[in-house]
Order: sequence, then C-alpha cells, then structure tokens
Amino acid sequence: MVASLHHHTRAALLLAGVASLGLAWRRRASHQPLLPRAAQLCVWWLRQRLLRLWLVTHDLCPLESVRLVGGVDISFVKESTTDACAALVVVDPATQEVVYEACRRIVLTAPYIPGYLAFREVRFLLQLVEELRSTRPELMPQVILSDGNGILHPNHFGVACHLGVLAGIPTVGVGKTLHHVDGLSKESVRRLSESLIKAGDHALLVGQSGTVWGAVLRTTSPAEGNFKPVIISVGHGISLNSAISLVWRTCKHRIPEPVRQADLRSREWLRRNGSQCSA
DNA sequence: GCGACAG
DNA sequence: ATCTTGTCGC
Repeated sequence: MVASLHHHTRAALLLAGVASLGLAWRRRASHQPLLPRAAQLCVWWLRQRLLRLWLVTHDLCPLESVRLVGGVDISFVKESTTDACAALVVVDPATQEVVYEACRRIVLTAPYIPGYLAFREVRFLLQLVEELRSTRPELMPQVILSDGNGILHPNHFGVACHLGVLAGIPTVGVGKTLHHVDGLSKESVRRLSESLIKAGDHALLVGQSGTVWGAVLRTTSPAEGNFKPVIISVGHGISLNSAISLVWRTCKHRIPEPVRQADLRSREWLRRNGSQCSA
C-alpha cells in the first residue's frame, strides 16, 4: 500500500538496468559501438549495489592472525591510458620484506570514470590474486591493501570493496587523495590534519550525514615537514580500526609498503620491458 | 550552466 | 594515472 519513493526508485533503476542489459546484448551481437555512457553507468551502478550485499565491514579474522599483507597497484605506459602493468606483492610486516611479486602487462578497456574505477582495473587485480592462490597458496596474504578507496565511495563500494568481495579476501582501501563524498572535501582533510600531531595519529572522516567513511592517517613524522595524510577506508572483511592499525604497521614511508612496492615494481617492470607489446 | 571528481 | 625542474635534506 504505502509504496515509498524508495521502492519506486529501486523499481525504476532495476528496469533501467535490465533495459540497458538488453541494449548491450544487441550491440555486442552486431558489432556496434559500446553501450551509451549513461546506460553503462547505470549497469555498473546496479552491479555495485548487488555486490554490496556480500560486503562485510567487520573483522573476518583477528588482526593478530595477519602474517602476510598484500598490495596491488597499476602503472601506465607513458603516453597511454590503456597500456599498463598490474602488480601484486606480498610483504611480511614483521620484516617489511617482499616475499612475493608478480607483474603482468595489461591493456585496459574501460575508461576512468570517478566512482567506477573498479570496472577499469579490478579484473586484472583479480587475475593476479587467483594466480597467487593457485601457484603459491602458502604465500596468500590475510589482507590486501589496494590503491583507491573502499566504502569511502559515492555508492559505498569502491575498488577495494570490489576486489575484496570478488576475491573473497579481506581488503583495505588506501587513497592518496580524497574522493569527495557526503560533504567531505579538501578542506575537511586540511582541518582534520591539524589534529594529527605525530606519525601514527589518525582522525575519522565523518560526513555531513554523520556517516563514518574512513580515516586520515599521518604516516610521516613532523621532522619531515609538510605532510599529506593517507586516506583509509574499509574494503572488505575488516573493521576500520583494524584497517588503520594494519596500515600503520606497514608504513615505512608515506605509502604503506605493500602498495608502495607494487607501485615501484610495476614501474620498474615497464622500464625493463620497454613499452612494447609482450602479452 | 559551471566546477568538482579515487586512479 | 602521467607530464615535468628544481630544490631541500640526509
């Protein structure tokens, strides 16, 4: 009886999603260009809502049982927005040593659209995780740090959540800049940063709605001068407090070691292997 | 209409 | 993400 706006909205979105799926099918079959941008975004939006049903935002396993931490990143060939190298590294937080490394040449197909980063990158990250799971299961990390955000996202489902849910492994979103959401802005980060006195200090990112989206963490000491905090949010299967604690534990530099090493090594790989094609 | 907008 | 010069400091 009381058909809320919510229900109408959901029904409309569902219809739009189904409609665009049908459209995608026809175009694909007839070698037409891709789905219209608006329709594609709608499909992706729905996919985020669906996958979110599997999202877990508390600890699936105690922090004390984390023995290995993974990190993923993608680096691009100079002039290109499609040719890149995806990397997955595993670090032993006790020694900060890299115990596993895998780089893979990739060709991205989807464009970068704020809010939909996962649809551009996550399939390649998943391949690397599955490869590790099947070839060196003993080196599977208990948590993976991902560049880009987790629930700090307009649809509460950033690339870190996406990777975590699809790979079935806890993840943490580690961002270098803020994704503006719920009134949070550069100014919010600047204000919160004033309360971060020493390395290891953090402050919660609370939006206008009162939602806790994540936290800013100072990872460099006052002696190093000006600083930009790292932005942390829950990816999957881990609580915010555990995520902050874990990231801080792996911070030898501003960027936590697993992500930093994935970044360094994917770039190094591109340098060594030229920018030529070598699937 | 204009600017903002993870990587 | 990537394009870039210099610069401050260990």
